[in-house]
Amino acid sequence: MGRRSDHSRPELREMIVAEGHRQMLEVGFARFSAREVAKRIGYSIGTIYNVFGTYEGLILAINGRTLDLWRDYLEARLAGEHGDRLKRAVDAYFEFAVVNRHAWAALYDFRLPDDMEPPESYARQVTAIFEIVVAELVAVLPPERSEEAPALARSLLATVHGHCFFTMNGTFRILGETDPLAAALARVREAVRG
Amino acid sequence: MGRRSDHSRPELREMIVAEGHRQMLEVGFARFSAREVAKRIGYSIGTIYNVFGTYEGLILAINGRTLDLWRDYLEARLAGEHGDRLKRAVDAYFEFAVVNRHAWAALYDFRLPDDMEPPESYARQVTAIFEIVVAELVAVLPPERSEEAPALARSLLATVHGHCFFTMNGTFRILGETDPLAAALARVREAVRG
DNA sequence: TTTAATAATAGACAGTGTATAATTTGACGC
DNA sequence: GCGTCAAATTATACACTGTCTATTATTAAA
Repeated sequence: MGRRSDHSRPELREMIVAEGHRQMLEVGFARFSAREVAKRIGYSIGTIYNVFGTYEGLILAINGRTLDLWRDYLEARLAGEHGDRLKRAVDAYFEFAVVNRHAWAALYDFRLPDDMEPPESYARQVTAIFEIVVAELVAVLPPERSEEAPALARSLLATVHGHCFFTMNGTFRILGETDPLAAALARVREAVRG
Repeated sequence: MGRRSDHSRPELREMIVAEGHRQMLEVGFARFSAREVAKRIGYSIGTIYNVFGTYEGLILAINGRTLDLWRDYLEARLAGEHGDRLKRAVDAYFEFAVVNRHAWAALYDFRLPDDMEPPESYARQVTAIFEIVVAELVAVLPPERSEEAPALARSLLATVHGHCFFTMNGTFRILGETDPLAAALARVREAVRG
């Protein structure tokens, strides 16, 4: 039908990502379908292909949206907390994964082909979450250990992620872990203690 | 063509899992195809469906094979090591993931539908790896902390997994981590120190 | 009003997992 | 050896998928 006057390109892109993210939340990565996204916003599959080029491009955009929401969620949950901010951060990490189960899982279910690397925008979105953790660690570490913060943030993100992942994918249920949040927090505290 | 005299049911199952695992190693979960497995062993797709019931059943069998090989690898790498066995264990965890990149990733790329749970055989295969870690921790913890070993093993498996996962999926490259193995080992040592 | 460029689509292609009906095969009793 | 019966295997159809190209519809510019 050609150009629709009320949908300039950036707005169309936004429509697709919004609907795609909604569908990722509902059905998850394995059952996600670009065609279904197109159908729901009243466009044909070809349009999505025109805008994002490939399936990978679409998924990266949707996962990027999830990362943005995650960062926002972490910031919101930390705002105004003056007590145990590290605990609050770990809690928020888990909470987001639980509430956004499928979209969160899609961040890790999707892997780029071996020869591709993620666009710079995606790297920035990951880094934004990382920076939040760095800031929290700087606030809690003694000044003479400030330069440890970035390396520690990377390691503790991985640590908390591992606990969250095993919670979400059922590994901890198999192994009989009943309080993964406490376990993750214990590892965080040890590392900060040094 | 009917029954083939040289392929009783268990042997056919083994053929399919072996070829499926080979293909998982080569192309990974996203490009894995049950039809291609059937073609390569000279059977039709229907046969695979008859033996495994569903796609999920086939993938679970293949991932179970990967878990068995992982356990064997860990045991082999620990055998005869009388020095720093914890370091050796963490090394072996990473090594297996690197060498069996795609098959290892498939363990986590694949998620059962929300309403299904893994068969007991799969749970046992996961537990077998867990038990290796428990034994190593018991050996290194003071006797009065022995009963901590299972909980600590769960948490440290998650910790090492998180570091390994971020290494394999590119997150650590984005964040500039250059020695994830050392970071993982540092977390392990802190936790053992208590 | 014609022209050029852009936006969007329709349709084809080669795949996929799933499912069922039909066929081939092997083993057993006679 | 022959016919029977059940098990093993396949052929085929279905409704999907992501990808891609040629075509059409629409808008803006000349």
